[in-house]
Amino acid sequence: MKNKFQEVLLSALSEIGYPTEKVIVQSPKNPDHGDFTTNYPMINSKEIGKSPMEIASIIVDKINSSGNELIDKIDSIPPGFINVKINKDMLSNQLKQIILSDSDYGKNDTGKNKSALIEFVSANPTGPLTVGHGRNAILGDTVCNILEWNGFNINREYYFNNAGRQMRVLGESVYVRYMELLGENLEIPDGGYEGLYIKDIAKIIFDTHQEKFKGDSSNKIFKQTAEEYIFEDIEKTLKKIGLKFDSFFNENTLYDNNDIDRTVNDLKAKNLIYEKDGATWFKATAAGRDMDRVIIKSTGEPTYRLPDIAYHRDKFDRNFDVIVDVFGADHMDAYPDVIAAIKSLDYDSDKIKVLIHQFVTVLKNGEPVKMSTRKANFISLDSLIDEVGADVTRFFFIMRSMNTHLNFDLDLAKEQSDANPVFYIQYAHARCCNMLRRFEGDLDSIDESSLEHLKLDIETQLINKLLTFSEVIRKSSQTLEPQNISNYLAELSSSFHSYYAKERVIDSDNKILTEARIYLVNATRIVIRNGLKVLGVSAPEQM
RNA sequence: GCACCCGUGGCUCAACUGGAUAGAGCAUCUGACUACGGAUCAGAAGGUUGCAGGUUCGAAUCCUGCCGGGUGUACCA
Repeated sequence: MKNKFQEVLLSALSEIGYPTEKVIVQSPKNPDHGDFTTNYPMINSKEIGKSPMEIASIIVDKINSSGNELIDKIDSIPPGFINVKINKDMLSNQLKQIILSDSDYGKNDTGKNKSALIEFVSANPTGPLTVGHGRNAILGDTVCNILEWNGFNINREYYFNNAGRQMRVLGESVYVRYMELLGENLEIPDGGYEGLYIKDIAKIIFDTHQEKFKGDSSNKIFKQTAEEYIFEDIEKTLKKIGLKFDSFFNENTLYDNNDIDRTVNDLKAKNLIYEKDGATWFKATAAGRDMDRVIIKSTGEPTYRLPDIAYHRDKFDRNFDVIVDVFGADHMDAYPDVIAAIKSLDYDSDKIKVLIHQFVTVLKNGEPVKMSTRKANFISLDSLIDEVGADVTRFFFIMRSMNTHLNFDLDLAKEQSDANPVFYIQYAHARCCNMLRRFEGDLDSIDESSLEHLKLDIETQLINKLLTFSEVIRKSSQTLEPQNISNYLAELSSSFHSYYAKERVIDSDNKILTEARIYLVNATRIVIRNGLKVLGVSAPEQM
């Protein structure tokens, strides 16, 4: 609908001879300002060389004189807005699109034949996922859903490293617990892992092998068993929130297929590598960064930046059109170096979108809990899901902008769950379903001409809201900010609840009005359900 | 010190990416079901958007400088 008005506006502009580059049409938050509004006169005033109000009235006159059936009323308002009311019949007619498209309503094909790789979670298998990982996981997954609704082919990828120092320490920690089971008390190594799950892993090894590995602290069985056990645990948790990865990328493969060496050589060929103090440096300053970085230590071991560069290169070589990285704020400093390197290697770094989310501060008894996987004082994502449920968990993490430092009060989480907006939205959906159940006619045979009875302001506002859904989806594919969708759904639900309380829908004395309104309710149901689907939240028919 | 993020009613957060009277939810107060589910609705109260300048028709949003909080700033990942 907005597009249609935009077309009318554009053709009017070109007839007058005004520039058509800067045209913004918005849905005003204040319904008194009409169905759509544009600030065109103000932002183009300088270029045209006339006052905004002058421009506005010229445009309004032009559109009025062309007598378009789409427009009911168009006005110029100081300091230079143009407000439009759409013909109500045209508006209510659009509901048909929603009903017809049904579960596809809101989808578009801007990403058709394009593929996107989204890397997220990427936690190394050193322990269960924390609440912090949860934010990353749900943000990433929702971004995937959004892109899918915009027609992209999505690959969800989990990158991990099972070779580093952390993993070695993990294995050693398991060994200590294993020895404990054999009656020997050893010290947990410096920086070792203290979580209870380490004991579980040790128990598994003990149960199957008894004392076979006594004294054999470096045996790879400790690390390997731990990795398998932890990954199983992680996948179980991810499954609980409905998340499934398409691929797991092991950092090791970059070494096995020589991508690491190849990357160093190619950077060298670009004259971006030099040796200093026995280490190998990447000349990041040449790419606009403020300092050079070591990529191979004097010990011969690469720093994490090198495999990261090689990994991103691999992503490009797999020919994705869009590459999204979802990182916590701790990667703030690292990724620009990676992008600088990628750019230097002649890849189109604009394809990469990096989403940085701030950390989650967990409050327990009003005190922040300092989370550390090693120290095992983290709050696991798994226990959070068990406590508040998958829907609330998902919704909670995307309803806020990723830029906020999220405070998660554990004690409040449970209490608040009754007042959580997710229930508000789900209830609106359940309400729609309930009304459709109560409706005694046949949904499919509603005469669409009855829609012209939807004349109340509150109805056109609801219809307008429903029709902006596809636009919300489209826009979120650009911003990659899922909270736009949850905000939208909360607003839509509010409009609906309000309508419900004010107007009787099912009225046996007025069959035709009932049909029109039930049609509207059905459309509302579809939009809410689709919106929740994008967020990965269930849309119950009863609660 | 430097880089990035944040600062919005008592609390947790929005604000269509520069638009019109800064909006919700919790908490507080007042109302609303013998008709579609009260997990709801209608209303009240609560604000100098951290502070000070600047940019322009217009700023919570952009720029500069302070103040306060977070994260990072390794030949750790």
